[in-house]
Amino acid sequence: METFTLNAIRVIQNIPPGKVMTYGQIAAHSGSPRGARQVARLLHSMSAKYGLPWHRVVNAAGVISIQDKEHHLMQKELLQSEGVEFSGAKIDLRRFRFDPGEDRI
DNA sequence: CGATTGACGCAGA
DNA sequence: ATCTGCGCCAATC
Repeated sequence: METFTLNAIRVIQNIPPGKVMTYGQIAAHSGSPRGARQVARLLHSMSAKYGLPWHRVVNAAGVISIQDKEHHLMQKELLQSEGVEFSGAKIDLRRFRFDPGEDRI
């Protein structure tokens, strides 16, 4: 069995530009439907190390969950540069959420 | 090996 | 619609 972390890393790397995934989605696709917090811990610990597109990960409300103001702003800028639109502080997940395999709906 | 961490999710008020 | 509190669970310390 591959670790949840490595699995989550793969899922995150599969998020295409201009789309976002929630922590819960990533956890579900990594084998732990309730493991959203593990995704959070993972990104907090090694987002930069693994070269992950960490900016494409937001919470279930479509809001950037980072507390660090600098990183929070950075994520918003990166997403906007990829074409993601913000409705105030929120992203319209109905339009920008990415679901592997659900793309033909 | 036990406790802590953690950028969450959701039900209830 | 907003706010509060509790539960989750693997990796790290």
